[in-house]
Amino acid sequence: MTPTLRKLYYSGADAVQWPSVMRAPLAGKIRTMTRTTRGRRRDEEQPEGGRRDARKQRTRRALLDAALDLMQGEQSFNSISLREVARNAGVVPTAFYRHFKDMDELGLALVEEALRALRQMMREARAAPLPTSHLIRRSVRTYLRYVQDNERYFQFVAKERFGGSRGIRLAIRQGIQLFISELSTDLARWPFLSRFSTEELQMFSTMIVNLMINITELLLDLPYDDDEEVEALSHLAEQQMLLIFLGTGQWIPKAERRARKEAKENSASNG
Amino acid sequence: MTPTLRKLYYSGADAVQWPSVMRAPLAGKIRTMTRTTRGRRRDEEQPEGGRRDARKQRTRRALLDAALDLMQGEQSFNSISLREVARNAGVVPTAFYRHFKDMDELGLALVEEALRALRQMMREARAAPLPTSHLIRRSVRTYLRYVQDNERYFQFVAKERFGGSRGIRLAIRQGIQLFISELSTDLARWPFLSRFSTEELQMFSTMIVNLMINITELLLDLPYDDDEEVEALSHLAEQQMLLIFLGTGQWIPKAERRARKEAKENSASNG
DNA sequence: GATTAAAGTCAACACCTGTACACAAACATC
DNA sequence: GATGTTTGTGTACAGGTGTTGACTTTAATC
Repeated sequence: MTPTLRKLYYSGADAVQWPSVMRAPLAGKIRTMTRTTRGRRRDEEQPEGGRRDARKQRTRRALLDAALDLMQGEQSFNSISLREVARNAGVVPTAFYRHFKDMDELGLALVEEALRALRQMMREARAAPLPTSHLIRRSVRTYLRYVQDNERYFQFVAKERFGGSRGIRLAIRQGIQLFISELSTDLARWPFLSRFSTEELQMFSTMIVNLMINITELLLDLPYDDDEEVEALSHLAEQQMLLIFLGTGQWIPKAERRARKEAKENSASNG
Repeated sequence: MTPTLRKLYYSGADAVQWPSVMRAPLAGKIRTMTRTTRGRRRDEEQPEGGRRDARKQRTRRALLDAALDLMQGEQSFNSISLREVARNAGVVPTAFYRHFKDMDELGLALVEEALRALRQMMREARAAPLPTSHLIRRSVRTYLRYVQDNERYFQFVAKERFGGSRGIRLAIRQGIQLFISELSTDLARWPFLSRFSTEELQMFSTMIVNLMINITELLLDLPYDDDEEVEALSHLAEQQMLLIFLGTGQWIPKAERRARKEAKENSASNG
């Protein structure tokens, strides 16, 4: 193991900003622009809605929650019915249409919520840089904790990432891609990785994110919150991430590789 | 980069047996024991069925194919109906019950078929060891080719890995686990990796398989078979796999790590 | 060739689905 | 306080769903 990397892992490096990932409650409230039909647009300085809006937001939330709850079991999103959602939200089916024109629209709203939560988590992590010891260990655990706390959303995303409609799949993929990009710019500030091109950093980030996604999905499928199992998963994730960092330590940047090759050819023709 | 690993990647190593993955048509025919009600069990030396069995197998296959076809679009498995499957198979709904008691049973049959195909692929790959040059490159491409050729099955597995019922999910996970184990015993014969414990090898295999699964799922979601895109995906997979191997090159086996630690402590107390 | 079992058809059932429409209540605005 | 809009309710319809039981056809078995 490279000494620098060993130090990084066992004793920490300073001011690294990635996946520290503070615990944060879900964003929750969504501000939906109330469409007033006759251009009588609501004044923007008004502090967001009277009792009517409140009511609307409440049942909108109830619908979203109902959908999430229904997906906790065996069902996938497009196997749950509009009526089921309405019933579970304590509302008559036709009321659904006051909020979403489609089940698909509700699905997209859920994706947006879930991704918004993730992004916020990232942002907070970036704002409050890390205690520097046991960096990977802490990051992984805090993240998994977060997953457990927002299980329903992650469950939804996991199920719909490939099972959902094209629109939903694209939205999720886009969100993940954004996640990767942000991680990649963070990694760029890392001394060990500064020599790599953005392309290469992007690849590293992709691997790390994929790794965490895999772990996340395993976590979600644990029968009950078995602390021992969670511990094992954390450990696995740490190991895998370490392996990737070890790999980057040995990775020769593309530019350098080309340079070496040319040097070799020159020495060959000259010697 | 370790010289040995560079050699491995660019010029190949001999007699390595993993993911060479020959192209093979899907197993297809399934031998379903015909249940004769009155203990009049069919003689086993009879060479597998007369015209009646043939007919039965044909419509059984039609049902399975119908289900696969229906899942090519937006639908997930538990959003397609028994009637839909029957209709698509050119059969009246009640005929379905002559073959499966449930949609769930049909689902499990599909999982089994898909995994059987994968296993066969592995077996063939092991039987005919590889041309040794450009090992990773060839392996990845042959595999992705295979995925494209059996797209429907992979599509199904990808969608149901987390979206499906508990039984289906478990079956898939079990299959993947088996895949990982086999890869891990293959890796053990690899000179560079022989020093690692089975646990560690298992972890490496897990990462490699997960990587390939990720790539597979990306491949399946390409809008049309765009060769350029496929090429890009192949390249990505190769890079990622190389990175992992580079990581293993730097990984210090657990046993050794402990030994070093003790040595250090001894020298500290003695000096 | 008669008998028997299997594979597939047909009609019917009770239920659930998405959506359209007319209506009642709650609230915001003038 | 009258007016108009929004949010939610009730009813209804046409169509899809899983499963039933009694039936025909087909092919194995004696």
